[in-house]
Amino acid sequence: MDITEEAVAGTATQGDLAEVVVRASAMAMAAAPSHHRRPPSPSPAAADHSHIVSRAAGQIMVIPAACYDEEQEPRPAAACGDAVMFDAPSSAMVVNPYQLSSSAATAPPPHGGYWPPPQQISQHACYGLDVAMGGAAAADADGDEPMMMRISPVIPPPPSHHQIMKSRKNEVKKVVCIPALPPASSRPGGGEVIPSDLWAWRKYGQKPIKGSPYPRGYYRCSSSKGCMARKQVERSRSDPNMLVITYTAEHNHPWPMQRNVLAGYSRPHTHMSNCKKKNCRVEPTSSWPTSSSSSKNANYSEHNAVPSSNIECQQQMTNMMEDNAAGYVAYAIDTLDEEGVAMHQPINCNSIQPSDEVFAELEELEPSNNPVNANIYSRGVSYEWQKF
DNA sequence: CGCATTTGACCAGCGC
DNA sequence: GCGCTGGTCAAATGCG
Repeated sequence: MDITEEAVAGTATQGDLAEVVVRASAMAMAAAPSHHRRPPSPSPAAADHSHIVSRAAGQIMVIPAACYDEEQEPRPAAACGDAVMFDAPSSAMVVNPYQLSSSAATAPPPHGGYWPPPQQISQHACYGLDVAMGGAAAADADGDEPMMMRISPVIPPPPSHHQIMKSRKNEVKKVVCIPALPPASSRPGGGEVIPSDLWAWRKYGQKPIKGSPYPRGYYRCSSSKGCMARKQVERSRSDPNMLVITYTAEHNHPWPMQRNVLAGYSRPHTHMSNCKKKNCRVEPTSSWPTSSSSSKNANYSEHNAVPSSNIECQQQMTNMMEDNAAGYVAYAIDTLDEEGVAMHQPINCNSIQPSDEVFAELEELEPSNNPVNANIYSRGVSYEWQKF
């Protein structure tokens, strides 16, 4: 049984999603004809990406970015033989009114959700943060509204715990796979380093995942009270070099652009600019399975960076990011159009690059003494967007 | 003191 | 109904 069959036949639980995504991405990349591949470029705009989009309920389709031409003309997914479809455990949909040409592009933020201004959208989107909720709502009951315009349900008032649990099944998720530093076991302290996405995340839990040697960290947005945005961070069980971040729900507040907001959006970041302690970290960390599980020992010092024994791996990671721009974005939706084909066409966020100011902020917050982090935090990561 | 992470407990969904 | 699993809560603890 090859990977495709295995993935399709397997019942993808959420715990499997990470692996499915990684595998799918890898397969799609490998399957892409070489002439479709663009040469590595320091510019995110020229980076190669894989798009993982769903085509049917409960499935994820991986479409190499190469399946789209340079003008980003939508090409029927079926026309691309490189597409690989997998079972998907959850539904996901991404909407960005600012990048839609329809009248809805000027629509107000979805149900109290927040759409940042266009310039922020690029950064916002490229970091993979626009997540709409309500997979069930993703299907227009009347069928007279473009699916890509299905937007999030009301955020406030906060649902009860029961409601949260109940709606979890219908929750729309977005999965982003990014290269990660070597597994914690290879570093002293075992802390995880995940790239910043400029939102403030507070870790509220960590669970070992069945079948995975790596635990899953649970984060919620701490920028604003009542913000339902959450993310889950875990390493791919099959490729520890890949970090799988699953975003759930959406932010209901502006993107924290003010310096004072950024300065306080998480402790590790504040450490970065003035790190004097041995425990300073670059990002909220998780204590992946190591000999120690205490917070004291789980801390990982950015200043220690990666041990010299991992320099090779650093270089590998850097190369990987340069080649792939670290961007694999998975979307899934629950429903199909009339012909049973999910509508999707690419939105190229590369056309709206994050401003230099943003990068300046990032680089100031995330010193580039670590070349890997420098790439992750600033230029190295870019995502193209799928519009359904 | 405020805010962060850690971690065990708890709860709901799901499969058998 | 029971057990497993994933997701969340909240107390304990650490750090600036």
